[in-house]
Amino acid sequence: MASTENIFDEVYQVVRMIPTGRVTNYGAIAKYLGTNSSRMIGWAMNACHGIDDVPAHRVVNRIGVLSGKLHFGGNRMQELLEAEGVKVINDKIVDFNKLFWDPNVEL
DNA sequence: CCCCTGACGGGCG
DNA sequence: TCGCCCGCCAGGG
Repeated sequence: MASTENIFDEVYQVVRMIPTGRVTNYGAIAKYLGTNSSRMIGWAMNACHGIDDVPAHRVVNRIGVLSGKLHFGGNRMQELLEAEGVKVINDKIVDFNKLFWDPNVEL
């Protein structure tokens, strides 16, 4: 505890709170956790494989592009988002500014 | 111990 | 608005 694993848990905790059909970016989560390193968020997400409770497909980069879709395998990430009502065109979320969920504001 | 990489973001021209 | 560069934190070679 009180180690890097704490970061993973905090990231997963926030991601789990993302409402269905909503998305957020790495920077918002990083800021919410009190860090300036958005890379660490992506790094933590890389370790979320195997954890079904973490809807990592709802986490994209600042421009709404499914940057982590390659880690899901094929268009798995896009299908998961579309299944929730999120339209994705060319690996990019449509109306990202509207679907954006900021933990610093909503939480 | 040094260098590179990574599911990123923000600032500057 | 687009492109380039730097900063951030940790792990691996």
